[in-house]
Parts: sequence; C-alpha cells; structure tokens
Amino acid sequence: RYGLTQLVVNTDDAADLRTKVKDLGREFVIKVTGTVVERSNKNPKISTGDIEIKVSDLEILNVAKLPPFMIEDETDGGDELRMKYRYLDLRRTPVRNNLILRHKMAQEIRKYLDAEGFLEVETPVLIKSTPEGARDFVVPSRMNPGEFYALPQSPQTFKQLLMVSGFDRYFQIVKCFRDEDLRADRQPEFTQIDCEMAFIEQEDILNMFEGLTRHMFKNVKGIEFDAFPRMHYADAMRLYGSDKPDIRFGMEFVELNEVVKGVGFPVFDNAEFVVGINAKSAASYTRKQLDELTDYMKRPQIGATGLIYMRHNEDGSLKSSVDKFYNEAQLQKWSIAFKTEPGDLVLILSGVKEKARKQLNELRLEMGNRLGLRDKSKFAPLWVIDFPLLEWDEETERYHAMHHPFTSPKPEDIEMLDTDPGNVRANAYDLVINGTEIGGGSIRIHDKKLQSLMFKHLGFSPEEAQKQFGFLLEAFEYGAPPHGGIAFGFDRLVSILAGLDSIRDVIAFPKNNSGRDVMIDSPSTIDDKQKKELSIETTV
RNA sequence: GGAGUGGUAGUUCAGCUGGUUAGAAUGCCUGCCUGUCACGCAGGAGGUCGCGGGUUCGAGUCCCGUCCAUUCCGCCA
Repeated sequence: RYGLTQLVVNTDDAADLRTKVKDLGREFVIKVTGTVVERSNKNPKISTGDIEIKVSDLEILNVAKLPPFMIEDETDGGDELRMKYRYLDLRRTPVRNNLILRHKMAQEIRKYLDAEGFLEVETPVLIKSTPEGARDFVVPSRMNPGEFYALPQSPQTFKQLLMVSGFDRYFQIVKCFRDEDLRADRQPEFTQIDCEMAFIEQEDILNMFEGLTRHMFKNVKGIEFDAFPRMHYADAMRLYGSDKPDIRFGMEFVELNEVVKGVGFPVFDNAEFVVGINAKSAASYTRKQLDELTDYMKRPQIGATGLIYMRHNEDGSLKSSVDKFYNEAQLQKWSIAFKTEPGDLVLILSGVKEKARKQLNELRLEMGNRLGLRDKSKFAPLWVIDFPLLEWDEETERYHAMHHPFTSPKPEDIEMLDTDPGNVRANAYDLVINGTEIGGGSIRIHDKKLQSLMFKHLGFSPEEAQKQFGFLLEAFEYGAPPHGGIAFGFDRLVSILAGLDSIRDVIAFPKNNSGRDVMIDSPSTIDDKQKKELSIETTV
C-alpha cells in the first residue's frame, strides 16, 4: 500500500498483529521476521505480492503519514502532486524502473567508451560566460564583486582544449545548463554524453558513436540494428520538412507546383510552393474528421491557412475538396504524383516554401500518430548529415552559426563563404531516433586562420573574438590536432528507450515550469548580507 | 513575450442553457469477515467550487481582474 512493498501477512495469530499496530493508526514502516513461503496462487496482473511471509515477529520502526496519492503502478496522482511529493513518486515501480534503466545505460556507455580508449575527464562548472547560444545561468562571484560566473551550456571549449593537450579520446557524462523555457523534452539543466576525438574524420565519429548507440540498444534492450541510414540535411527538409525526420513511417512529401498550377485555382496559382502527403488508408476519414484536421492546422501554433484533400475511394474514383477547379483527368495527375491506391487520402498545403514544409511536417507527424505509425516499441535511428554552416537571423540581420562557431565548413564550400554564405555546408551531423534529436556534433576548426575567418563571417570583430575566445585561439597556436566530436542528450536517449514522451520521468528531481515551490531544487532569495558581499543592489 | 487548456472532497473527475441540502469513483475512518491479491458486506466522516470584484431575486455555472499548473509558439550557438 505504501510503495515499499506489499505484504500479505499470514500468521497463526492475526489478531495479535492487529492489536500491535492498531494504536499507531494504519501507517507505519515495519520490520518483519518470518519464513518466506512461495505463493500458491500468483496473480499475473499485479507486480507486487510475489511472495508471502509467515510472520513470527513484527517490529514497528517508524510511523508514516498517509500518502497524498496511491503509490501503485497505476497511480491516481496527477503530475503536479507527484512532482511535489517526488520522493513518494519515486517509490513507484515504473518511475524506479526508469532510473534503473538510466543507470544501466550510463554503465554501458562507460563500458563501451572505456573499451574504445576514451578517458572520462571532468570540466569546470563555474566558467566564463560564452556569447552566442542560449541564455547563461549566472552565479554571482563573491571574490570579484559585481562579476559573475556562467554555468556551462556544454563543455565545448574545454574538450577542444583537451584535444590540444593530447587527450585524443575524451568523454564525460555531464550536467549542462541553459536558461531557457522548458518543454516536455527539454529541461534547463540536463545531462549530455559529451565526446571528442582527435586525428579523425567525420566518418570515424559516425562509426564510433553508431557503435555506442548500437551497443546500448543491444545490451539494455536486446535490440540490434542494421547500419543506420544517412540522409543529407537538404533531403530531410525536402522529403520531411524537418531536420529530424521520424522515419518509422514513410509518407514523404510530394512537391506539386508542376502538377496543380495553371488551372485557375487561385490559392495554388498564387502560392510559391504547393506540397502534400499521401496518408495511406485514410480515405475513410469523414468530412467531420477532415474539418477537425483543418482546424488543427489552422491553430496559431501551426498557422496554415487551409488544407486541401483528395480521397482515392475504394471504388477507384477520385474526390477532392477542390472539384470545382480540377476535373477527373487533372486529379488523375495528382494520383500519379502521389502514387495513390484506392483507400488513400492526399493532404495538400500551399504557401511560402519553408513555412509550408514546416506545417506539412506537423501534419505528417499528426497523421502518423492518428494512423498508429509511431509505435514506441519500434526504433528508427538516422544520421542527418551535411547541415548548413550558417543560419540567417532575421532579428540581428546577420548569419550565425547553426551548430556552433567552431564548426568546420566543408573544404569545397569555403569559397562560397563570401558569395553564398547560406549554402555553405558544414561537417556537422545529428543522430535522430524516432523524430527526436538525440545528439549532434561536428568536425571542428583546428586552424587559427580559418577560425578567425569564421569569426569574421559571424560578425565578430577581431577584438571581440580575441576577448571571448582568445584562450582557444592561442591554444590552437601550440599545435591543435584535427578533431571533432559529438554530444548526446542523455535524458532524451533514456526517455526514448523507456518509451516515454517526456524526459521528466527519467530524471529523479526534474524542474517544473515556474521553478518555484516544488522541492529543494528551487531558487532562493538573496538576503541583505549576501547582497552586500556580492555587490548586488537590485533583484537579480 | 504570445496562444491554448485546466483549477470543484485526500485523489481523479462529473456538474447541460444560472435555480432546493454540490455529486460519482477511489482513498480515508468504524464494525463484520482467516486465502485475500482492484477482496467482500454494512455504516460514517470529508468541499470557503484557486483568489478578488461585478451582473442577478439567485453564481460552481455568466463577465472582468488576478494567481497557480500545464501544452505549444517564440527561445533552445
């Protein structure tokens, strides 16, 4: 009942036991002495109560309050309550099993990387603030009044320094901190499997960490994989509208500009880009379901202006929501483009290219969910490679590094840095499993000249670059080997193997949205003495 | 910073267009029951309907504000 275990007490003198505990109420922690007897009638529906104890003595060790929710596999407690009493929630078998899984995975990671000659090195947690990327968590420095430390968003620069030091294979299972709003798959403090290797090329990294992933799945879940498929970033965007496609199912994008334009349907004629998917076996969708789907797409979070559909009916006929503009022969062209069969449902969006792709990605995933194509017990790993080096930032009106400023451009693309920076590709790669970005990395720049050139293109003046990264640039002058690495989001990896949507239940003490009043891992107020010592005058 | 959803017994929720004493299930308490395991039976306690204001003869229900939780967008090199 209270989560520690469930005892079925079997004694010759039950009345005596009852009297013994009665005075204390019904809640207690007990020590039972007795003989274990095998259960004669096991109930396979419950996980507790596998043994019975013939009790000879019972000692009450402590009294316990009644828990605010039932500590059972199927609890009646809501999320909020479970988080408030996390120490009770952690008594529940499913949550405990997640942490056991996490532990096992950490063990397997260390086992694999150790066998491959990696050295686990700890890097500092109180560090200098880095400029780009997420907001830093800050810690006021008492020794340097008015100044502060940042908590690392990743040990990136430290591991590169370790490469200069000759630790050719480094790893660390390490906490990282990013002061951004959290999500179901994102916590402000999270754990990375951080790795770096010297004297390697991209291919070496992909193989090494495909090996790690394979090792983990095999030893923890008993699942083996063929070689992970690889996809160019550009193809991922074209076929799935996402840099992290879920390839447990197909439903690839079909581009339709040539097929649907010029017939006098203004929505398509005026759109830059028309693109759709074929949802196999969904032609039975009713008008009501399609309207609901349209509303889903029109929600502000997605922001589609509409949704066009065509049914390929079981009798072979084609029926679209724009029959007024397209006759049977024209719809036949759609059917050919989508390779439809009777029973299929075609869904089409139009608009500006990037936006339409992004929206169709949402629709594809939603249809995948509705059609049951995203089975949590199936795993589809994928390398996405050849990411762009730079990304245009509308707000600051300049390019910034898509991965980070130390990422090496592809040598053959370097000359485009001046002419066509947006199309320069990087030696950067992501590991995606089931549509979740599990890890990413890159081959780094190890040459001071190229690194300075990159800073220039990222809009750093030489002085700024020197101020922020001078120590790294200087280190590179002492013989930096070619190097590269990768970092895995450990929490996400565990949650995927556990078949969960949220990373919350693979973390013993997760953060909540407000960061307040849940448990001991909440911010504290600063008292006057601290304010004085830290030279803090206003509320931080 | 923005949009959505929710806040009613310990807990999970119901409460339709405003209308007697706010319900269910489960948990809890008391009694009975020595092979139960979602035990059973009988009885009982338990609610300032998040908070503040307003409309109304009358508000859990409608309006305004506010707080909290949560999901998503922004953000996450």
